[in-house]
Amino acid sequence: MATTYDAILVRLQAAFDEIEPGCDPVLRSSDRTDFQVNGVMSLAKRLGRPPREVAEEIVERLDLDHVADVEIAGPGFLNLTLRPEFLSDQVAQLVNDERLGVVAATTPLRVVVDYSAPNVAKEMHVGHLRSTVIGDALHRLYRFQGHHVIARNHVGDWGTPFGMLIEHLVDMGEQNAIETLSIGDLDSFYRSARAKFDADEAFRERSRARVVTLQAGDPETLRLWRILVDQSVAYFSEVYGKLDILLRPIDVVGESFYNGALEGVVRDLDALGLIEDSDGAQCVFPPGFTNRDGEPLPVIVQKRDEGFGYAATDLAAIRDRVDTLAADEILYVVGTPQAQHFEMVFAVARMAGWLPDRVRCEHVNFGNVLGTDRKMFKTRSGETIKLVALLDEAIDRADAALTERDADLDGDARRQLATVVARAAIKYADLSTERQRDYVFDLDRMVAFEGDTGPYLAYAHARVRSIFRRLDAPYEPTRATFALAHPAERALALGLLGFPEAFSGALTALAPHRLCAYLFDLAQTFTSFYEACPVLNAPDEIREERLALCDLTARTLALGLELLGIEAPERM
RNA sequence: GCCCUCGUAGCUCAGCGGAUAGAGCACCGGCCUCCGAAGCCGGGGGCGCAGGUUCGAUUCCUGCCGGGGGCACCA
Repeated sequence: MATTYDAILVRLQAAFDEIEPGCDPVLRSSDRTDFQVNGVMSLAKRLGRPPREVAEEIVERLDLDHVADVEIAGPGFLNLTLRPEFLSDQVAQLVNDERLGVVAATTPLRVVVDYSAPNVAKEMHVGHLRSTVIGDALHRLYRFQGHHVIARNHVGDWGTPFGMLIEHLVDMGEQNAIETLSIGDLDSFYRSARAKFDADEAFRERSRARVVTLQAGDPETLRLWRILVDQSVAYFSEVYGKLDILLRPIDVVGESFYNGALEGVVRDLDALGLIEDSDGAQCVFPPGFTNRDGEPLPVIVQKRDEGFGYAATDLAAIRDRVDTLAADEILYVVGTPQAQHFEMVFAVARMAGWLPDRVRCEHVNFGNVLGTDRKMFKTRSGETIKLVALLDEAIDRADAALTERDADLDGDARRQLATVVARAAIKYADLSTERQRDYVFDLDRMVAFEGDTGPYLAYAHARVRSIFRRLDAPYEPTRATFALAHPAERALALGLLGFPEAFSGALTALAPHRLCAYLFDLAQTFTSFYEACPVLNAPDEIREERLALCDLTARTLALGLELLGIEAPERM
């Protein structure tokens, strides 16, 4: 089905095209009526004619019979009020549409979403939260649009720290180390390795030597390294499971994966004449980047000591994603501080011809997580906060809140529900603010069941679903006409019809918060309807109609939340 | 110093060049013999400052003030 918005836009466009082809009507939803058209004024300006005169001309050419009533308002706005028969028809189409109006992509794209990226042998902490949650939402949005998503978890599994980590593993004994790591105690493992490295010269020497054997591909060293990686990935999977994140072990393609391609990166850049030697380092200087002294800023592909920097790895990854994975789009869900790095790496990849113009490559950046003191979110003692600790804390609070509200829930079911609510709370709080801004992590606020929160939305859904449990027979949506006589019914219908635009708005702008805002608005529109319009006690004809609206609301909330990675329980 | 970002109500945030700048929290006032009050209805309060472009600027541009980030071998 064509979305309501599109159906109107097509007709508007036809009328505008007759006056000036390609002119954007600027159709927007309106707070004073259903839709407003803002494009007349700028068109009139270009034509050098009075706006209202142009508006009249457009209205004459506009075919909105049985779709909307048009009124010229103010300096030249067109206010559109949808006709009841059109609304009825549109809602009826929604009833039979599992996708709730979202049209699947006609040409599926191959989209690489690079997100989460924790470090091997290191705890996942709040710093990984946003990448993980935002990346997962984008993953789901693209997937639902019908694209082929290739998730990539670019874990930090290589580099100098691994000499130290492997030596520590040797010291502990493999079994002992595996036990420590398998219970997820990555922090203490890393910390003790670090402590030894800082304190013990002999250990330092061994660590340095171990890095060399690791890079040389010594089988025994690689075996030990593999233990660290496997244990860590198993642990990450647990955390993802706890957070309900789509990433699987198979999506883990860490830095080490590209080791074999790094020399080729340098060689090929050199062959293209892009490499310059600068203080012994092999660099590319993409135009337009300067350092603090106004000198050209390099992308260091190979360091003076012949090691490879992460720029080399990122370039190798781009080549792999374009050439092997045949990506049409590559998204890096990584924090804003990396902005310049990615700009420069993308620039080099474009210069080298590795990243053709047809491939959209974007740094999906995001702001920091702050504490309520507006500083980087840390514990009081200044340590980073473990992701699992954060989630557990949220679960405890949700559990307490549920206990207070519903004493009937038994322990296990309540704990299970608390987990769902906690995930909803944390994810929604993260996703509902504009991605690029810093946001304040306030557990009290996000776990609250009141206001613009995940739990509120989950509750709104559960509340709608509760209506259907009171029915004698399973509900079958069959409704074909909608009178929408009550203003609250009409408002709800209009809200439901807005889902496809909210979805595509969130997707094209890579802005999950737009979908959040839509869902919250819909939930409020529903509860207003629910207060004003009895459903089960209404006369048959109206009751059927209202039940259909309730069903659509529940489906929209559930689908919208699912696309954000949030589960909507049947009851709570 | 250069570059990038952000500055909207007491607090946390929306606002895609359009009409009277919206929510949530907090605060005040109403609403449960009736489908889940985790709710609904109503109220007070705001675009950092100064210019510019435009028929129209919270939105685009410039400068200033204030916060955050980046600026060569860690990733």
